[in-house]
Amino acid sequence: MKENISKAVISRLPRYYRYLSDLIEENVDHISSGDLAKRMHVTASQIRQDLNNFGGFGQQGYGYNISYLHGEIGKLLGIDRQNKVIIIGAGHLGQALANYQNFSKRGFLVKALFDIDSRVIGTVIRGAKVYDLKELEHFLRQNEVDIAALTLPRDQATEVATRLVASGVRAIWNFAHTDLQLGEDVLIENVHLSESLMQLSYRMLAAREGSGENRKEMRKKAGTAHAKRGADFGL
Amino acid sequence: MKENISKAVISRLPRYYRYLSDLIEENVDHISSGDLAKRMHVTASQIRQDLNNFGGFGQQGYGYNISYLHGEIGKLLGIDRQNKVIIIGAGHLGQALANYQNFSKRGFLVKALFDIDSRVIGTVIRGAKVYDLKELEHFLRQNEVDIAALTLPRDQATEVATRLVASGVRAIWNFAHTDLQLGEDVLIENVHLSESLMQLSYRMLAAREGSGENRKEMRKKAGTAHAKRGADFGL
DNA sequence: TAGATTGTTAATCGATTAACAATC
DNA sequence: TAGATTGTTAATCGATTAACAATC
Repeated sequence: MKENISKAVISRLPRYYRYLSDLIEENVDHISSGDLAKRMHVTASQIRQDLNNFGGFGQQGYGYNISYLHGEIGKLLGIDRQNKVIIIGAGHLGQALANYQNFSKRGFLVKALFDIDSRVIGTVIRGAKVYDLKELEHFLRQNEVDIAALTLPRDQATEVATRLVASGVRAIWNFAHTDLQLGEDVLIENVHLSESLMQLSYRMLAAREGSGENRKEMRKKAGTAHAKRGADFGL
Repeated sequence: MKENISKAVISRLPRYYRYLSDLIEENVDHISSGDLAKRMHVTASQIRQDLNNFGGFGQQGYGYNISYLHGEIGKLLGIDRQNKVIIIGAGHLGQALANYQNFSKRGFLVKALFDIDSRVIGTVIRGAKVYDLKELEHFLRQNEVDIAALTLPRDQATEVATRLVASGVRAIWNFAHTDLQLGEDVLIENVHLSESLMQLSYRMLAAREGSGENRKEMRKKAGTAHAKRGADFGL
C-alpha cells in the first residue's frame, strides 16, 4: 500500500463504496473495471489505478468480487468500526445530522449534542441528549469522542473549536462558514454549503453565456430569454 | 475572459469572495496577491492565475482593490442577482436550508418548500410556505424557479428530479445520496454529506497509521494508544 | 523616478488516460 | 487452453508554481 494517497483518490472512495453497495443489492457478485466504469461514468483506467493504490483487489480474467471489494473499501474508510460523534449546535442542521440514518448505518454514532439555547438543552434526539455547551469539557473528560461536528454560527466556531482541541478532539467536521486554523494534528473536513450553492450559481451563468445569451439583459427563464433577447446579441 | 474555466478555479472563487468580505469588514482597501496568499495559505501565483482567467482586476505596484474585486467575483458567482430557490423535502435539512441566513444574504431566496408529510404541509418557514408535493407542477407553472434543492430520501430523489426537469427546472442542488442522471442541459451540484464524513474518517485512520500505530489493535484516543501499544509495533 | 506588484510565459508537478504484458 | 481482464508502465493532459518582463 502506497504511503501518500492523493486527495482526489480519497474523495472517490465513498462513491465506489456506494456503487458497490448498490451492486450487492442487485445480487451481482463480480464486475470488471470496464463495466463499473460505464455505470459510474468514469474510465476503467481510473478505477484500476485508484484501487491499486491500496492493493490488488481484482483477478485477471474475472474482475472484482463485489462483496470483498466493498468490505475492503469499507475498512479503508473506517466504516467497519464505530466512530463516536458529538454535534455542537442543535439547530436545524445539527438536528438533521443527528437524525440522519445513513450515518448510524456506517458506524457514525451521535453520542451527544451541545447548544446554548435553553429551549433545546435537555431534549433528546434519537437517543442523544442535548447538553448545555458549558458542559462540553466535562463531557469530554467522561466520554471518548472521535469526531465533533460544528453546526453553529461562524462567529462562535473558532472559540468552540479551540475548546474541542484543548480537550483532545482531533477531528472536526466543520459546517461553519470559516476556515478553522488549528494545530497540524487536527483534521478538519469542511462542508461549506453556501460555497457549493455559489458554484452552482456560477455554472448557471456560464451555461447561459455559453448558449449565446447576454447576462445583464437576460430574463430568468432560459427559453423566454432566448426568444425575447436572442436576436439582440448575435445569436 | 477565457472560455472554459476549470472546476478547480471555480471551486476557489467563493473562498476568495469570503476572504474579501472579511477584508472589507476590516476596512482594508487594497491587498497584494502575496499578502492575500499568506492569509489564505495558498500561493500568490495561484491567486493571480485564478483571477486572470476572468480579467486583469489588479494594478501593478498596488495590488487589488478589495471592494472592486469583491464586486467582480460576486458578479461572476451570480450573487448580484436574485436566485429563486425551492426546497423539496421539508425535514430537518430542508428547514435548515430555509432558515440559513447566509443564503438570503447572497441573493438566494427560498420561495417554497414541498413535502408529503401532512404535519408540515401548510406551515410557513421564514416566509416560505410548505406545499404538498402534489402541487409541484402547478407551482412551477405559476412561479419562476432557478434552483431546486433536493433534501429528501434517496429513493424518491430520481422521480422528483425528473418531475422538476419536466417542469423546466435546470439547476438542482442535490443532497440525496445518489447520482442523478438527467439531461445534459441540467446542472447538478451534489452535496453528499456522508461522503464528506467518510473522507474525514479515512484521514483519521491514515493519520493514526502515519504515526506508526497499528489499526486493529489501537485504542480510540491516540495518546493512550501510543503509550499502551506503541512498543508492540516497532515504534 | 524607483519600488512594488501585476499579468503572463515557462517549468514543474501531479493526475488521468492509454497501452500492454502478466496472469487468472 | 483461449479469452478476459487485471496490474502496471508509459504517454498525455491539466493544474500549480516559478520566474520575470511589463507597468503602475
